[in-house]
Amino acid sequence: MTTTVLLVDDHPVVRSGLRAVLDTDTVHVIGEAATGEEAITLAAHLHPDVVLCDLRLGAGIDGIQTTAALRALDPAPAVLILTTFDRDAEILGAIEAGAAGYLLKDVAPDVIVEGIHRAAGGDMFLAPDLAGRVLQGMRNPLPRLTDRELEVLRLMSTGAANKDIARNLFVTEATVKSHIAHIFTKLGVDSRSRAIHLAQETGLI
Amino acid sequence: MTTTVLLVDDHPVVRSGLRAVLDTDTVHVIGEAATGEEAITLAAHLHPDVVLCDLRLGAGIDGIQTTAALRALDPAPAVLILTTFDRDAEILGAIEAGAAGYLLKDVAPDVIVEGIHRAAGGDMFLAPDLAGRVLQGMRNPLPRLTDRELEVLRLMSTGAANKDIARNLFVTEATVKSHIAHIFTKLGVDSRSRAIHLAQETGLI
DNA sequence: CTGCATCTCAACCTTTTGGATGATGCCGAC
DNA sequence: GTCGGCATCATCCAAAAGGTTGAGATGCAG
Repeated sequence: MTTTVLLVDDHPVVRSGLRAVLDTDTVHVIGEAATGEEAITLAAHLHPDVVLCDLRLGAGIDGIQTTAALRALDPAPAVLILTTFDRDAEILGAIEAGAAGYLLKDVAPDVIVEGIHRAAGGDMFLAPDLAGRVLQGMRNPLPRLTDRELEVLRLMSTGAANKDIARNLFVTEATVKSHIAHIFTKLGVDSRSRAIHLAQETGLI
Repeated sequence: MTTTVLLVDDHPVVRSGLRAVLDTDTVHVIGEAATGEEAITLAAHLHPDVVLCDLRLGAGIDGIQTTAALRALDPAPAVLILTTFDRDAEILGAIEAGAAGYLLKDVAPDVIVEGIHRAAGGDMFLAPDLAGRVLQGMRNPLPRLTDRELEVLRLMSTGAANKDIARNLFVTEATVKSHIAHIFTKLGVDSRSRAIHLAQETGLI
């Protein structure tokens, strides 16, 4: 029995590659989308068994939002994330959004095929080298930053000084320092550069 | 007349996609390599007209080093960089290393084909949206950091404090501060976070 | 030989950052 | 209605970072 697949990637070349590699007797590519929005429309019409989705989709909604929207369809396709990046927050985010699996783009084609079948069958499928990291990440979850704190963290990561951040958010420097103190405690660091580094490593920003 | 091409990319899927998209009556893909080392060996034997090369090649040498090595061959193939990233320092670096062009992976397939023919003909070929940036970058060249300064900058960007950097490099904190002061003047910034941000944006690190 | 760049270090001073503690007002959950 | 989380602000203090100046050692290129 063949599994129907919808490809979602903003790079035409990658879509062609996936189509060439996947379209076999057990997998049938029934559509391609370049954006998340397009993917949702197409999935609603084509009812693929599996959607193979990149996380980075250029402009527009990202892969995680796309995943959530796809999973809200009826019938909902299984969503398999295929991406170049392996940042913790994104993997966890994708899984929270209902993804059935997460693969890195440097895997061999047959691993992707296997993942597609597993996902179609209702299984979870994580690239082996990611599985451990994900469990680790679930045991040591990144502390939840509030929206405001994230905003401050993002400004901080552009090199803004407390004064700049304060001006930008229309608050006093004291407030900024208060937010930053909270961020540091939650992240377990004691300097802005470490916070920035950690946030970038884990995909927090 | 058909142009012969060697593909270099660490992702099997992308190689398949490129092959599917490029292999036409005017372009003939005569080989694929997953690493820079492999690319150099293959190019030396196959004598392709053009090498289409990703910048990020996983482990091993990167695209810029590969380009330099390829251009040292006799006969030297034209090297066309095809990558996802558009960081200034890398574009300039690739061109310095002798690349005939620089394309972003999200372009349409026929642009790639056009680029290949132009490169084979000895032309330079830059994605239109990059051309302006490159000229800009040549007019405002990033100041040259010394090796030591780069080393300090890299450590700084991991969140290391001056003390940590000093320990790591076996020098005193005074020396580190001296290097950092130089880095700041050269980059035109006045805080480590701004330096880090700038360095990351321009691909300096 | 003599600049020139680089790396190294030091002392001095100012500004920024970070830590501790606490207060206020708001809102939503129980 | 009260409790807890959040955002706001404040003060005080200590540590880190940044700016300035200068200086010794090295090594290379003209």
